[in-house]
Amino acid sequence: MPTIDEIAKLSNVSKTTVSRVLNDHPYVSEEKRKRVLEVIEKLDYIPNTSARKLRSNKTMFLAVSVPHADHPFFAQLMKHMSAEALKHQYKVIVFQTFYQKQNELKVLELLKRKEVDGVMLCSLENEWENIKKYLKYGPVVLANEFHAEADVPVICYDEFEAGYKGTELFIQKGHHLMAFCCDTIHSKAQIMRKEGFMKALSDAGLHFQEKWMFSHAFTIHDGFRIMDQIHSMSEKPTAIFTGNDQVAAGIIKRARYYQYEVPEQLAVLGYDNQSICEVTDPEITTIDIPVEELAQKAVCAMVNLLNGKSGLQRDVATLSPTLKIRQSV
Amino acid sequence: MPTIDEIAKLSNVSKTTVSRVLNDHPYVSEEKRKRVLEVIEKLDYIPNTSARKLRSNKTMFLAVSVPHADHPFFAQLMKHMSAEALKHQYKVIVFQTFYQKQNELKVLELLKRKEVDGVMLCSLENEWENIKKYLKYGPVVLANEFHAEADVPVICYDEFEAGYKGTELFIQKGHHLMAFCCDTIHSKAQIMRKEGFMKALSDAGLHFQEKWMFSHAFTIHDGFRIMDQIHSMSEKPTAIFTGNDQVAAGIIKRARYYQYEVPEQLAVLGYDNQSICEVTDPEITTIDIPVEELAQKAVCAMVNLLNGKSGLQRDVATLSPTLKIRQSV
DNA sequence: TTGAAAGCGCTAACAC
DNA sequence: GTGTTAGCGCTTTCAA
Repeated sequence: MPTIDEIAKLSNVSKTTVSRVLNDHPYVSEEKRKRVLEVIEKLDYIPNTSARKLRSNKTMFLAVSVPHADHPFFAQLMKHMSAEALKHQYKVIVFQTFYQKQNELKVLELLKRKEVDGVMLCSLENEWENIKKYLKYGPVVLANEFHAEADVPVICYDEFEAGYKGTELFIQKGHHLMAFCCDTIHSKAQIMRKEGFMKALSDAGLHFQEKWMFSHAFTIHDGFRIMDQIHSMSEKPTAIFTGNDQVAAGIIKRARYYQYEVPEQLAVLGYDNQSICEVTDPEITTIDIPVEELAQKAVCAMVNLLNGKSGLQRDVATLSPTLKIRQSV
Repeated sequence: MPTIDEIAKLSNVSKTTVSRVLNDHPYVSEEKRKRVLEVIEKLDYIPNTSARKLRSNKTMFLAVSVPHADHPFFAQLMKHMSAEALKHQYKVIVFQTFYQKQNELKVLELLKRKEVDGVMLCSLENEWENIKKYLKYGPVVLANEFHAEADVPVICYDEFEAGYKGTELFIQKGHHLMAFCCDTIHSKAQIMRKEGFMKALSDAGLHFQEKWMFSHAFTIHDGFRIMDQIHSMSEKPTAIFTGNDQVAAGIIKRARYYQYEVPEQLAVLGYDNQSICEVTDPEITTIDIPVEELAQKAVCAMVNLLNGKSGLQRDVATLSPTLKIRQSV
């Protein structure tokens, strides 16, 4: 591979001049510029990125951490973040936490090592206290997940509203025995969603039974498991807020297997509005959330931080979820 | 951020010694090693990765190109590749082609710029001729996709066998009017799959009708579209090889809507064995492919190439698909 | 408008 | 065992 020195030598100029041409700086005579460009073309020269990075102290890389890259919601988030980042010349590194605290800290280590310019956390495994320590090494943005004290940009959904709206729909349809699923119990986003759920219940004079709280609900198989549990209960809920379309699909499938009428005997509300909602029978009524917008806002917040257009400080952007009515509620 | 110089100064040694400690080289007295480690600990020092990269001419990054990061199959592939790469100290950069030739070339440019050490192509948009030009800049591995002339490691499924086995199953069940879906027509993997399909037909003395060939089949919505087309035909197939579980799910859903009995009037075979197969009604009979094994083999092939344990040459590893019988065939 | 030279932070010959 | 020194390839003062 040719270096800038060779280009300089062959075009009879200094490497400063070559660098100027490369970076579109002014003050290069047309003649030299042309000569340099010709040599570059001829030698098929491309500047070495590692050298540029060392020199500029910028990597143009962003790390994105998600629990699993193949969970439909996170896969979608990755897709849009990666595409948006590229528009701003940033490349995205996937990091999976697999729900392990320690893996999340490894992502943050990348910041310290200057392997990436910023980190976007799409889930949260550690106490904020432990994450905070890394803020001095570079910007962090919270996307999808929420935290009450995080002194960084937070781009999230109005989980309270989602919880409230969904539950309201159940109530409208005459339900008053409601179950609730969450993925990880310590997620602040989940907690707010549950608060919305609880508020809707209490506003309607209903109250919640703790035995109908199901955790670790991520996948279709979790949906199967939860429905098995419900089926074995002596007192059963008639509506379930799943927090995730995969779980909803699993519950519906298994409920039909057990001969439940859905939504009459068991109403099931999804979350995310993934395309799977359209293939189950009945189709899944769900909560549509603006994933693409979330991804774009999060990346833009990060880019602004990196360009010094904004300082690292708390800044919560809340996106609105909307109900998508189909058949399962 | 402290640099190696500061560590050297504060521990009263040369930076060479610090570097030796950092890289676990021998020939450092226990006493100095201890002193250096203490200073490192105290200053919370971490070596700057950009500098190391420039010096070593290695980035420890791998680029993975997929059409879309949120297609379930590719998301799964990403997940496993990323996890496997990490075991070997490599980080993965996601690159989406969105089925554009030019985006695929951008991934290969990364190799030229020394932004990544290797590129793993999981789909193929360009003629091999155009990709070949980049091989001189670094190793390329083909995973999931196949190419007859590619002079690089190719890790793929036996698509011919998958096509043959699936079609054989249809025939066993008494079908002789068969349709076939593919995603992109120019994919060699798809072509081999179709060859297996055709061979099974001809071995049974059947023959294929071109009007039952459907292309651009990726998603649930494509499944809807294809089923609409089938429904509007005067002569209809009784079995369809979809090449993808999402498409199968869409077809089944829409077929039920049109009151077809599945599999009696229309047998539907999926591909990939994703969890969506278990929530449709009927459940999807599909072809199970070893995604995780594919991902691991591909990454290992790449790592061997990078470690000089093997040279860049044609080396085809073919993994076997197996039928997963459920209800839709 | 141009170029010489310094230096980003690190590793590895080489000499002692 | 240890340190001096020369770069890796680039950008950016600074002086001309």
